[in-house]
Amino acid sequence: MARKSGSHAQITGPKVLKAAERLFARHGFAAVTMRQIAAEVGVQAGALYLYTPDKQSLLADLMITHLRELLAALPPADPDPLAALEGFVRFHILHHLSRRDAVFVAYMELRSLSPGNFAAVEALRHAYEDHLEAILQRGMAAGVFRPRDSRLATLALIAMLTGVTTWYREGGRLLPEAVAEQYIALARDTLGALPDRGTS
Amino acid sequence: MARKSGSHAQITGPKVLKAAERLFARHGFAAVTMRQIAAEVGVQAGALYLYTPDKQSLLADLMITHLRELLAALPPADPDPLAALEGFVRFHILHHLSRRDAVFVAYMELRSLSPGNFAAVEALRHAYEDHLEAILQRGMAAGVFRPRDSRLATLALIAMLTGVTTWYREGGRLLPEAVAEQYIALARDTLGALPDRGTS
DNA sequence: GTCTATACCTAGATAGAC
DNA sequence: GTCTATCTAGGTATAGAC
Repeated sequence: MARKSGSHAQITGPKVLKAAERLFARHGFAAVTMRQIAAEVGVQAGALYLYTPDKQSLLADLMITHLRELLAALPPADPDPLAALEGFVRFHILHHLSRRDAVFVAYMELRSLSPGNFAAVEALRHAYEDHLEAILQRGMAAGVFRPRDSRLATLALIAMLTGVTTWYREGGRLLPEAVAEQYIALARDTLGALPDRGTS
Repeated sequence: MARKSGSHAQITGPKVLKAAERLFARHGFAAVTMRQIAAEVGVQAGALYLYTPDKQSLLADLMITHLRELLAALPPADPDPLAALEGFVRFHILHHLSRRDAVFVAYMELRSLSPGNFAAVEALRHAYEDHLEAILQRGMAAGVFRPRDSRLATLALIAMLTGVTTWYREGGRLLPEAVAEQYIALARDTLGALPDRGTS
């Protein structure tokens, strides 16, 4: 049989990435085959190689693109540490709930990256963590947050927030914005934020 | 050539599980081959099937055994909510630092489980979460912890604590017991624990 | 109890027709 | 740009010698 229809380069390329993201998130990079991705896109396996040199590049592209977008979408930190924390937490939660597949892949498939790609991804993750740590350090210096090991607190907070992806289900009892509010209250207390004791 | 030496069933069995745990933690279940496991143990691939019916059972055995041990080792909850929280956090951190490979596999390879094995593992994880949630609920009822959505707070805390596995390196600046103390302080504050404001 | 040998299958990736 | 067909490598799991 000839090809199903004409040329679709402009449309097929993004579809390949989307399909790979979905499948990698659900089954893991190593467990997904190029044929599965192709089936999801609606082409034959060989055709995928028009859009990626190999499977590894597909993964690296997904992760690096996602992390770049994450960094670019990060809201500028408010001068007020409490407001900055709130802005960061809301952003993190809403982003993680709206881009679940990409987030999941970015966290779970670090070990599937080649060394070179791993280094690139780690640098981007590091930049993201540094953004939050700077907020924490300013808050601690200002006496708004309880003095702490800022690195450990940063990593603890990010782990706490990212955990939302493991339990949140669409259509559950909480809307994303409500989830964000809950995590904002938790984060504020975790840092021992000073004003508003008991009102959050 | 004949076999290298005599019979080693008693020793080879555990070695297979240990090797699988190590390799699954480092590379992921799907990425690890039976030949790799066999090489790590020092036997040929075929010999593994004396100790496991298949690769999937190897994974399920590792996860279920680990989670059973985790539950069995859980310290009984102190009647005092703050002491109970402290005991839980210390236990969780020290356990997660001392059994890193098993913990990592248990968290990362849920999606590699067959449906039946997944259900068994989920039940065990659920029991563990329930243990912490009960502590939180008692503390909230007693007015020691700030009123919260106890389920969300439970999952947030566990995510925060479990995150230690992503950054802790042996030989780093903090000993495990010091890490546990830091997380105890964070957990106490996350729950808005009432006494001792400012002294932790 | 472990080995060697191998059956059988599916993987990633490429070549050439259309 | 996509297909079909195919190469080569390596996967899980089994059979039978020792």
